[in-house]
Amino acid sequence: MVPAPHDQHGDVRRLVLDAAIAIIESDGAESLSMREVARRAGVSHQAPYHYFGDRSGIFAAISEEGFTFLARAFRDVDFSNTSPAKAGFIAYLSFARNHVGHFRVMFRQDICGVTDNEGTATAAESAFNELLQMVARTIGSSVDPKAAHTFAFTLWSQAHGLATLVIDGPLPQKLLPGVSLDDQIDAVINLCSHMVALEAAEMGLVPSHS
Amino acid sequence: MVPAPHDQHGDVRRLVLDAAIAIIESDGAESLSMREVARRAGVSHQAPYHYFGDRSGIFAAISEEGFTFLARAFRDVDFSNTSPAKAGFIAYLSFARNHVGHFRVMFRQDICGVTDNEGTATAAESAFNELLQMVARTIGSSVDPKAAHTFAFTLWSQAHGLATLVIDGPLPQKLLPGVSLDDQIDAVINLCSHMVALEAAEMGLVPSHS
DNA sequence: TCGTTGTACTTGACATTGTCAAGTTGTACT
DNA sequence: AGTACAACTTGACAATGTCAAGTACAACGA
Repeated sequence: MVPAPHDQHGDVRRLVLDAAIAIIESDGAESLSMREVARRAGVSHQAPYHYFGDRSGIFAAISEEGFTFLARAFRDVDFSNTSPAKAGFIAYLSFARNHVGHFRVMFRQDICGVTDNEGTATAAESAFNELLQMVARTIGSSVDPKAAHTFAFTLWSQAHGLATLVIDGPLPQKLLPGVSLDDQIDAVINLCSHMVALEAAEMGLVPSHS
Repeated sequence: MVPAPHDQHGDVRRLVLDAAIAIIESDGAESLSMREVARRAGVSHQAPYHYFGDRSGIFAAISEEGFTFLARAFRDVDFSNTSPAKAGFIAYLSFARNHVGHFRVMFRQDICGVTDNEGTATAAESAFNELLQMVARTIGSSVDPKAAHTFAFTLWSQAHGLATLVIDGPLPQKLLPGVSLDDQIDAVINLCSHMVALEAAEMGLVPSHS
């Protein structure tokens, strides 16, 4: 094949990345093959290597982008209408469901070590910091960092568990008849948020209640 | 190679399965290669195919075993010392951490459809039923099934999210200095259990409290 | 005892994969 | 004009998943 004249000013990197994300979204991360990515991006089988080094490099890049998106999603949450916790759950779930390709990769350090890639690490760091800020909104910023961390891990676990069970897990197949997936997700989020609110209230940290 | 006389009465299937689990445990599911499995089990590269059909067949078998173990772990929980919810969290986490190889596969229907394999489906079903029983212990069995289901999904999400973040996720790298992973897991479990207890109490379903 | 059938494997072959090595093309700067 | 470098390319190779076709042995009916 003749080396194609740069598709719109050489954003081959972007083409490759999008092809990879699309494959992961439809077939899962395991079935991502470098050659298929190249084929879909319309480049030679070695072009992806030029930009990403190897297979795990492409995962790291997707992961980095995912954490960047997630941090922004957290930052852009509108807290005016709901509790911070509920808003956070909704943001996490909609991020996961709208960026399945990214989500499937971000939390898998078996295939792309967060530690390996510097950019990925800092992106993950900033997403985690946004999470901590959200926690501060929920339980106040005066509690000691240990408790805040535990609270953050807990919220994260709740949201993350729900998201993974929905996306890759068997949850959609365990629905009661007559209950849609969206309804069920909403119900779980409401219950989680309510439990968090009860906890925060008991900690005496909710101004509108004491 | 001469066809070896049956290693102790031909449990080659077991050898293959254990080799596969060991590989998944140490290197993750993606890096499981049928030929490496065969090599470790000391059989030809086609023997695994005889028992499991193909790569996803081996994942399905591991998944089935995992759900069977999980159901048993739920069934064997000792509820005498702690709340049902906390006991359940502890059981789930210790199952996940003690059977990483199984856990990494069970909830990934992208690599082994729970629906594809009949045995896997029924094993998963029975584990889910045990979970529902645990829910009944927590919030009583008189609430309507819809609410019970939502409660089950919520507990499952909490436990599952924590487990995945611990095993494959970046949680262990986000620990505060001076806090061990085990301590942090305990703290999250305690917080979750407490929140669940508050919720149950508010629902007016805890006898020892009203 | 002989043939058949079935299971539990085996070796052989092939297309596809990840990745190394070595071009080739164009652009930028000296 | 010459040099350097980025952005690709084609070519090769070992390893992989899987199909196809054996081979050994045990069980069973004639």
